[in-house]
Amino acid sequence: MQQQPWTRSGLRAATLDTTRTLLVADGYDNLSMRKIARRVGCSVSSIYEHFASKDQLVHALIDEGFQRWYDVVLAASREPGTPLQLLELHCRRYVEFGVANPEFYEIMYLYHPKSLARVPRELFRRAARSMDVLAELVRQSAPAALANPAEARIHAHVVWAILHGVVSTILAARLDTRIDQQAYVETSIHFAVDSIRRLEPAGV
Amino acid sequence: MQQQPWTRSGLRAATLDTTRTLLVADGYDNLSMRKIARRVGCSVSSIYEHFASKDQLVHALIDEGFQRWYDVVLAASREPGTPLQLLELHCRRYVEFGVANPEFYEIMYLYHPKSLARVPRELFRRAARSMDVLAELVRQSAPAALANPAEARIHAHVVWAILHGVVSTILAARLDTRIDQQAYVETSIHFAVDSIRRLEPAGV
Amino acid sequence: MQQQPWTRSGLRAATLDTTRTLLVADGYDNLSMRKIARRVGCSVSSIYEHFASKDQLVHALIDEGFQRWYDVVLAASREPGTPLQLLELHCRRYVEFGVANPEFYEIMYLYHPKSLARVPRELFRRAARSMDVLAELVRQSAPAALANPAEARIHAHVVWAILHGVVSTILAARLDTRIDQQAYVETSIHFAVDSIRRLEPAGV
Amino acid sequence: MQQQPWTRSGLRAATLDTTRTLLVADGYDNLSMRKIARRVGCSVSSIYEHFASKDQLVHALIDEGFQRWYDVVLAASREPGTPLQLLELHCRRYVEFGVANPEFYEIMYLYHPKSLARVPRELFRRAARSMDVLAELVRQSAPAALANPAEARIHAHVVWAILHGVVSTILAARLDTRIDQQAYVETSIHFAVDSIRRLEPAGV
DNA sequence: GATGAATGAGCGTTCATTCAT
DNA sequence: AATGAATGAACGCTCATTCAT
Repeated sequence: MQQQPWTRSGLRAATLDTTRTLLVADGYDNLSMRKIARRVGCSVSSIYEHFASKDQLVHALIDEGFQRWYDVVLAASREPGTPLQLLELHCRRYVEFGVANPEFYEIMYLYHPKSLARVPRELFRRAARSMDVLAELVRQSAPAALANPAEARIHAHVVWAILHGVVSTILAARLDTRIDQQAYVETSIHFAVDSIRRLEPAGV
Repeated sequence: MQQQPWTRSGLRAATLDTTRTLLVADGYDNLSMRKIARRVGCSVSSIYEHFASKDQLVHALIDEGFQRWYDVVLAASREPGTPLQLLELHCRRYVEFGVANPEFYEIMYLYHPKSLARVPRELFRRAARSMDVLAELVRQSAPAALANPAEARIHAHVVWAILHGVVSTILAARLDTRIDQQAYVETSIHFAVDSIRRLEPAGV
Repeated sequence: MQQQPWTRSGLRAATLDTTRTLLVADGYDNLSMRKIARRVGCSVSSIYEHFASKDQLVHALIDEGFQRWYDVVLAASREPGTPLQLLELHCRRYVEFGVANPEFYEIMYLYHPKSLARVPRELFRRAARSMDVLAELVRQSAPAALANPAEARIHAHVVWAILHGVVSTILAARLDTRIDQQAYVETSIHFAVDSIRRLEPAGV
Repeated sequence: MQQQPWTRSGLRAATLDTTRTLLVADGYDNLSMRKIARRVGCSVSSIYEHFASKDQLVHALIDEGFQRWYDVVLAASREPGTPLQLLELHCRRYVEFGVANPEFYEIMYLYHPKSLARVPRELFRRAARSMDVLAELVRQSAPAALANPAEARIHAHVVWAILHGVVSTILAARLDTRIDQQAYVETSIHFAVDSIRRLEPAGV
């Protein structure tokens, strides 16, 4: 059906690529090993050579997603700017990443816990790293107000809730069609950052 | 399996109840007519006596969800208070409703239209009513700043994004365990309401 | 759905009518009690008041078919004309009947014995009556040649084979589209009658 | 149920064989993948390994049937003899084939296109080949009378109607028990051939 | 005479997975 | 490293029929 475009077990990579494509096209529930194999152009069993199960395949994808996101996060955190500016950049990158990688976002953040088999602890640790960066940015943006680490964590999570709400609304195609998506995103980010910024004087 | 706990075709109600339960337990993707029937304690075909298809059964549930939520919305909107106070009440009720009714929330807001079978137009109209109430509350809370209806709509949706982010984070059990859920919810609502409040130049 | 257009259990007749319609529309295999009931506008159980089973319902229809065909046969046999002319008339009426009543023809002559439950002996006796008339016509058309009754029966059956072949080809929509149906029918009938006519001199 | 009598995926062949058997025994309408699998002694899904769907399985059978029949036709057309003798041979072989292969005959000629799933165009082309041979034989048997091709086609189809009527009467077990089947077949063939022979004015 | 509710068997089909080669 | 063949369980759904009312 298809020229095998991989060498030296690039089949593993090809499988991941195809799975990603199918995820965004059909959704997780309609993902099947057969479909993947057909699309990749190999037998189902061949996929099982590289991934012990469908779950493990998806976990590999989730892992890749969190890794990619962490790379974006790190890159953003190294840009020049005040903490508040970096926070804003982080927010913007988050929404961009989610909208640009719906297949990753879906399995990383949107799926029902019961659909995905128990995700290995290790995976979530990698997810937590990115969250820690956000928390640190929030803390730095309003140091006086957020002396209490617990409080800082909460504020970071609220920021994340906004971003997650925005991305998932867009991905689920639930955004009112009369609304301009870009304005919606910008306003949301402004809300988030401004809320943190305004924490400062209150602390004084 | 189970003593038939219904009379006079309370089977319809029993089916809806069981479906709700299974939705929370296993998620929409893992919902099956057979599972429902087994749990209800009747035959599969009996369920088809009351619902023409799995889709129709789920739609009935979605409909009930939006109806219940609209009832809550209406009740809240009739309480005494300034627009800002009502907005805050609305936000609080939203989160409460979502957390208390995960099964409704899941099919109402979490699923991608692709997964759910074509939802009848009428159902979405009912969903839109509740959103309209929120939009109106937002508009009233900052009338000077939100003279432009398009802008008001955006702000309403941003408020909704926050609430949706909060609820879905909680439901997906993705909330950092070190975080106090109640503080998280309160902080989010404060963020949301405060953002609208600060829009009003008159408030300065 | 439908104004009940029957009185005094004209429901029986309505059921038979509807079944006939559905047979021609969807074929025997797609005939279901539910569909019939829905179309008639009554409950499934109501039909079971009048027919003990689906088989019995179909048998009633078969019976009606054979009765109608016998009526046609009798009428034709009373027309004036030579035996050969009457034979030709019989042939023509047969094809007309089959083409005009595909639903009857289908269950009377076309269905696989295993599809229909054991058809009661009595039914077939009625079918045989019509065949007897044809046999008698054949015998009268070539009395000298067909002194042997067994031989006469065979010739009658061959005539019937031609007619049945013609009707079933037409009903199964298997007739080459380039062929004019009327010419096809006329030629066939001519074949059949002529074959019998030519038996005569050979017997001399 | 049964000792697996196949090796190296003779399962495909076994499935086709069993399907043929079941077609004779129960008819097309009562054919089910489950029945086939049970009879073959394998799982249902194993059959789906070899045939993408029930339709495709039946189509494979239809194809085989037309192919076999065409082989018979070709062989017959190469025998020595006058056109009329070849025509008679063709007729005899047709009836023999139909009676000897009821399962093929059923799906090839007895079912209404409505019942059978959309049969691929290619299949029907193969069916047409055999009909063309008959038409040509008819034309050659009475060249003077059948100068007009349209007329020749009609006569060929009438011959076919006779044969089809004979075969389907026998297969449907509708033949009067007092009738000798062989005499019935011979008489029919005589009718058919004689009708064509008599068309030739040169014969007078 | 008529109905609503219920059922068990069956349908075609898809799936993740295993295993011998 | 890769494959073809096989499987059992599950899916959504339809059916003829029964039975209490």
